[in-house]
Amino acid sequence: MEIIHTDLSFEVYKRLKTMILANEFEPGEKLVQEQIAAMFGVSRMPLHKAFQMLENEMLVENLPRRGFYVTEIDNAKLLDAFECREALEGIAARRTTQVITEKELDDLKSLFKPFISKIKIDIKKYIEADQAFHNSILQLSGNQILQKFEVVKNITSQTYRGGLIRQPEETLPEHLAIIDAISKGDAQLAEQLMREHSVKTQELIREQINKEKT
Amino acid sequence: MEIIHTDLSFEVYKRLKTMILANEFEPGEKLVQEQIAAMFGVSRMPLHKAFQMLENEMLVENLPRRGFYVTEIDNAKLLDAFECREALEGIAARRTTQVITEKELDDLKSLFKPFISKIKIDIKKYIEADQAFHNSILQLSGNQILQKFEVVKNITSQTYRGGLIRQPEETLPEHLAIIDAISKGDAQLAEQLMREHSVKTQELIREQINKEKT
DNA sequence: AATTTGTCTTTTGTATACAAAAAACAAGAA
DNA sequence: TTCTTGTTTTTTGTATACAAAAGACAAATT
Repeated sequence: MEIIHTDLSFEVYKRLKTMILANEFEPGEKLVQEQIAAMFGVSRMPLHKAFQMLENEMLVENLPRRGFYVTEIDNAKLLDAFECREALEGIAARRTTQVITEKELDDLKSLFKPFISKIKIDIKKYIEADQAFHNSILQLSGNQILQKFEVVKNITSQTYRGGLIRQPEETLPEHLAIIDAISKGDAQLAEQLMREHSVKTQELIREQINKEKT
Repeated sequence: MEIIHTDLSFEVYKRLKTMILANEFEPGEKLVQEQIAAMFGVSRMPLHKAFQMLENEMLVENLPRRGFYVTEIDNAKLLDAFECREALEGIAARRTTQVITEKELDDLKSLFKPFISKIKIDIKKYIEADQAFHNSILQLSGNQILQKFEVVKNITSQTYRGGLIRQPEETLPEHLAIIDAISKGDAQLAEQLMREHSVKTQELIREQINKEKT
């Protein structure tokens, strides 16, 4: 019965991360250390540590001697992150195919079961399943270094704010096809399908960006 | 004429990184904050910040309340890093092909010019060119997020310690083929060749690992 | 001799203080 | 009115102090 105790700095990090991802700060907003520290009732040391963790995840940026700012995500950075995600999720799918257990495969399959053959899909729940699916692939791959790329997830998750970029009618079959390739043990196909899945999202984002420009 | 001034913590980070990459600490060695701080004549705050930067790059690990340790890189982690590198350098090569200028292309080509048609290649210089090539592709791609993945470089560079895994006679033609694909503007081919280049290295590392096991 | 408990020392996490740099504001000059 | 200079205030970077936790060592128990 182990007692779990975390550092104060980690608690601060989690709180700030939640607030940032919930848009409680404006993009580009300056996070004044003294103010945030006073707000949380802590000294600047654990806060500074938390800021560094968030900086590592690209949720904040540090300008030396000028402070920390909430990261502004422009379209270029968003596309960069999706491009990286395409590559990394591709190899994650490939590796997962090679190492997955029966149990893990069943869990993966169950993620989208509630949505199959449904006339109307609950978008909120589908988003959860979508995220759980992508997170699972990364975890199941067992690649230790991949776990470092929280930054890619942070940036690409910004796109959920406006709801889904592509509708479940479009992405669900793709998810299922990826799972099918994994089920068949076809690592190359799993990688290819996972990447195509990401490429289509990128293309749609690019279209939306071009539309906003005109 | 801008005056460049960096924080003390950044200087500490650079020094420690150099020392770690030069093997001045043992893998798994504990880096006692009070001792290192005294050694550098600084207080623990900038040192702690430097440690966090190094932790982000996976050069050190932090066990909460127990201190920082030099990262031990086992074979699994090494292969994980190469796998990620394969994916990321693949898309970097693809993007670079799409955005590279004539000037940049010439610079890239000049990297390996000193080694073409040479009977005997200076290994030390070839390693430098090899590293410069891979770094250039990442930089030239312009992908902002890719610049965050110093961690992959840190871990895979460990393999240079025993000299080159694969000899120039083998890798030079591969490098040149990648540059040729970039020159021709064939992004898909550039990505494919770059990935195959990495896959071959991974396979050789796996063989060496299996040999050590017997 | 091996294990457990208690005590002391060292290290880490956090708070506070101080110095340096940046930002904001006011006053003076053009 | 705008720009420049000087002063004050605020913020950030770093050093120091203190508390909590971990590690090392010694003594007691089995």
